[in-house]
Amino acid sequence: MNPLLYGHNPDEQIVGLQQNDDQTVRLFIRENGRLVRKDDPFFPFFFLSDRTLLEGFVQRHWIKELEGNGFYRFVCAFEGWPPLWEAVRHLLQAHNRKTLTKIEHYSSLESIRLLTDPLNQYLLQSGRTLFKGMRFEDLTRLQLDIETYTSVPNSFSRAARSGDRIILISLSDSGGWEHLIDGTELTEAEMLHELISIIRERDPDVLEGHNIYEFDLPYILKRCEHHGIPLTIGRDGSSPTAAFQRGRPSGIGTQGPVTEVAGRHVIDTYQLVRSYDQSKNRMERYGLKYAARYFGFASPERTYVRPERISWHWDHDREPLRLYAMDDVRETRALSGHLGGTHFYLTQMLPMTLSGVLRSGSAIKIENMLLREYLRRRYSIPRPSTGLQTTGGYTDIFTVGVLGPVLHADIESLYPSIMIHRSVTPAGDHLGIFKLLLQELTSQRLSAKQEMKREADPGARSRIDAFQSSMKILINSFYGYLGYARGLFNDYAKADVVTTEGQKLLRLMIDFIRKTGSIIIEVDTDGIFFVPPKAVRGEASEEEFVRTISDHMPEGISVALDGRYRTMMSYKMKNYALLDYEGNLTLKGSSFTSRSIERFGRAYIKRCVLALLNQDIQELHRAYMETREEIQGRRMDIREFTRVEKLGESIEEYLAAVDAGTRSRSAAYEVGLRIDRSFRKGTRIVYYMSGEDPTPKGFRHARAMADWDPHFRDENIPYYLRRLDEFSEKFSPFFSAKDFHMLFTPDDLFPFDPAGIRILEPTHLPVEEPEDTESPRYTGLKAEKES
DNA sequence: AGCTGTGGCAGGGAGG
DNA sequence: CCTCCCTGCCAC
Repeated sequence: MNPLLYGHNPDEQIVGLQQNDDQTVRLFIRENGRLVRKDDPFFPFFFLSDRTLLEGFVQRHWIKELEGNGFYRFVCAFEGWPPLWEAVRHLLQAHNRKTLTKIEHYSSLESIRLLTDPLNQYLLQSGRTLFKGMRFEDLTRLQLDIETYTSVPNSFSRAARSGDRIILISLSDSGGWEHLIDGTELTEAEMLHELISIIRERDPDVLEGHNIYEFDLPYILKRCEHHGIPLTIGRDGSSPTAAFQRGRPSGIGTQGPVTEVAGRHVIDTYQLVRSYDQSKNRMERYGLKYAARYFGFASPERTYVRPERISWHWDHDREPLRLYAMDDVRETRALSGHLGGTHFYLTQMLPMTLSGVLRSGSAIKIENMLLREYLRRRYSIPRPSTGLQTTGGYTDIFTVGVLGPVLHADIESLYPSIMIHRSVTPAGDHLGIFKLLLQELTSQRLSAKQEMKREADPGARSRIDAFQSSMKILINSFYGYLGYARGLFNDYAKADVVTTEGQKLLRLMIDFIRKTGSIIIEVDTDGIFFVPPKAVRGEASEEEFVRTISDHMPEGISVALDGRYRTMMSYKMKNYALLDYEGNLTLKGSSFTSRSIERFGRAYIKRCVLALLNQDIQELHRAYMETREEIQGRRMDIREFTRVEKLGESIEEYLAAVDAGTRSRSAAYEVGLRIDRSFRKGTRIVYYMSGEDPTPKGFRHARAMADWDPHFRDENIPYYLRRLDEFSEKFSPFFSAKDFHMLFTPDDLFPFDPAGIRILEPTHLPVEEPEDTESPRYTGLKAEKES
């Protein structure tokens, strides 16, 4: 094991951590199947740029001057958190700041680098990592789900409402054990006591549940409070505590407090699912039932009970409810088993807890690895630089139309390859850790992939796959870290070096492919879609052709065949459709797949694209006519019309921006204001357009889906017909004006006749000469990034 | 307070 | 009508 990744003490299998007090941390270590406890001294610390700032401050603390010439040249260690906060207050005065309202604000002082999460800080300084040498299966994971009863018909159950209570608690664990605590024979207080004793007895390392952060644990906590029962499920017998949720401000994370249980890890599979989908954006919802079906875990015999029917079932027919509750935990177990592996294996090498790994982004992970090594070598660290990144990937489109056969060739691991082969490393990284890490992770990933090829056992294969894909996530984030404004080791100039080198390589590849007589369709960052020359047909020949391309690339850069397609529809940059040889359709780009397109629009576009790729003219017109009639006849479900938008700003920010005139009113926020004036950042708003104006002012005519009344339908038919025409407009580049009009206009006296309607030949767009590369092109005013 | 990057398209509001 | 500006979402 490389200490750079795994820290010291190679044999230690730590499965849990708990902060005892301000000065010690307790470790839970697996030794020959037994759980051993060990207490370790703990010194809270921060980095400081100038030690004179602490002069005159009398408290027992250690200031160590670090080697090197970075900005944070001192590390100050304290006997506990109170003296650390004392020192922070002292520094605050040195900066002439008086307000002490929010301690976290202090981390923004430029002279001090503060890390506020105690357990992660402990891992950073100790060089320890969790779960070392373990397999994901070695953890004991306990799944938990509660069903609750509401005294108010057709409403959600609330823990605080009298009469509402827990009626079932279903439990399972990763070993296959299953159990139901049934409220039929037990009072709620007895149920809670049984839950506590079961958790203590089975002593799981991980507590799992779907939406457990937002619902199950808070609800259980509330009910425990009500009965005066301490929820002593921590490994030290303590109750859960609230920690702060880390997440992106744009709202992938909820902002509420997260529950932490001493010595264990609490994992919300809802978060697992959401973070899985974040890079893919394939899922419609993140609910348990949908996710289970999406991943293929839902058993065909699974019992479904609609949430609003739970209380009815409890009163009249309990057996389905019991089955339903057990199916819930089984699906939760399947989800976490499937998605938890990558995070588990990352935790083995990062100085972070499992929930820390889950909650943080990849830049933080890279920074923590760098920090740990700098701390271990007693070397000072730089401060984030301010500046401007000016370049990104090269994107261009050369051909619009329907054509094939099409190949997609891409440069493998473009940015990591450039960073390794051209030794692009941040200027502040005097010790060269960035490159060492990148190389180590890359070589571990490659050997894992080799091992996977040899492995026959499916269980072992998926384990290795989880391991190598967690490496991939980290490796691909190294480039992003260079341009990360808050990164201690960021370097905008080097980020530009990576992207401009990437652009050069892509142009080199374009030139070569063009010279072979191929038709280049579109390129994006590291890949090219093209029609190969006539002589290249069939998979073997295509593979060979791509090998030739790869051979013509510089040392260390290799090109692979990423996909082969029967037909491609090229529409705009980053917007295209592919039909493979099995008949599978892939739609890419915000013009076709965006969530901001109503569901009926997405279905319509998909149907039309498929018809176009299959050259089915009649079907194109049929799709138009049928959709049109369904809208006009008010036969569509309201969900076909709703738009879901995520609110990126809080209510205060939005209103302030509107007042200041820097942003205009928008439908989603106005609907949000109407239904709930206290919406949080990241809230999803579901709304539709009402009225009869084909061009309504969205912010005035938008209505929340919750206000929809199926008996008095008021969806704006002229507006949605206009939307239909806007979607149809996407197909205009592929037809003559006359043909297009015939296709996407309702039949008049004469029936529609597909004969004579032709898909246009592809259009080859003029190749733009590269502009003067000496002077970088600025596309407007771009603010300098500051930490 | 919490946060990987740039590039491109769509849609809506505001103002000409 | 158009253009400008913005936000949201998507590709990589």
